[in-house]
Amino acid sequence: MNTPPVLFLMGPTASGKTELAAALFDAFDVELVSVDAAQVYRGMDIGTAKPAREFLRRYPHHLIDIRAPQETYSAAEFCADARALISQIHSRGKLPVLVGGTMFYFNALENGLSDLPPADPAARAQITREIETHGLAAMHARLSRLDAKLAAAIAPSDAQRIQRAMEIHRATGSAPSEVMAQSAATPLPFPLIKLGLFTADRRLLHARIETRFRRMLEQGLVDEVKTLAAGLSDTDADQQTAMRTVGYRQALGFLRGAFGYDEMIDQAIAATRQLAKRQLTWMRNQRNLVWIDNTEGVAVDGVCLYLGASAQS
RNA sequence: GGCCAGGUAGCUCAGUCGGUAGAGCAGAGGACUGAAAAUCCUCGUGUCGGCAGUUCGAUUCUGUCCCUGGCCA
Repeated sequence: MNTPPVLFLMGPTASGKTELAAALFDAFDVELVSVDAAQVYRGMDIGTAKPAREFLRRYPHHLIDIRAPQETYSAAEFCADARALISQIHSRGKLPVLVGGTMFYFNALENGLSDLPPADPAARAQITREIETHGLAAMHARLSRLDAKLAAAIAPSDAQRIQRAMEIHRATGSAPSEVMAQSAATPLPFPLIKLGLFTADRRLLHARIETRFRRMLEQGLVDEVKTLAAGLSDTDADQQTAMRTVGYRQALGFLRGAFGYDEMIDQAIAATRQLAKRQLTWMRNQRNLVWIDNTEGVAVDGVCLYLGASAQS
């Protein structure tokens, strides 16, 4: 009669999520599901801080290495995949632990997404061309005429959201906000336990980010990106999502001569800090998030005690 | 040691024909419905190198000292 729970384990990049997930795997009967938009890509290992192969053999994660770098993945695909996995894991009598740092995926999974048309590369290319000829302001003005409500919520400078709104309109023939209103999102029908890793002093996280990026360079990040770029056309590299990833984008810029080595390092570290900040903004908006300070390492015993207690009740 | 160019926000620099100053980057906060490690919004007081002089008033002009870089010895 009790609906089985789902555990969310979230945290900014470099906050120690993987270690805690492993500890939970050892302590409880769980399966791990990665919530990471970058680790879905095969061949993107060093720069995404993907756990090593041996580690993954011992601590298997669903939804890692499920896409080629030329391919796209999306929040909607993640929701479908994750919901299917949660059912399977529950049917095996285990606790699904969703661990990662892609907060938009967590949010989409918890609250659901409206039934909207998927991305359409041809439509996007067409809209991009129209923006290039007529300008972004004109496109935003056009959206205002089609959907005043949505246009008011999108900054006139936000090309990506304007494009998505126009894409929905082209596919449905209706105002996007109407389509959303008519297909209400369905929240995840399980009780959630939400753990959030953080460091009380942000400077510590910044230091960890810098150390980790320099270690990625030692491990051969630039070569990894060189190999990836060799397998992609320039169009792919510029337009597909994989190469927009923090670290990869800067390394690619370095390989193309856009800036020097030291500048790449500074930019990549800064981009990682900015990513962590955005992740923390999402986390502050979470309801019922249990914050776990990882300043001196995670108090794993305490977390297990807490989880044991909440499993009882 | 001499000459030249600099010393202005955490960094790179602009500027003030004398009325105490502003960009980019960094940083902080925020938004977020199929690209989300994406995309976008908001936020700028700092002995204008130190001291002295001129002036109603100096970051700005003058002198001097200190520091940095370059050239010459």
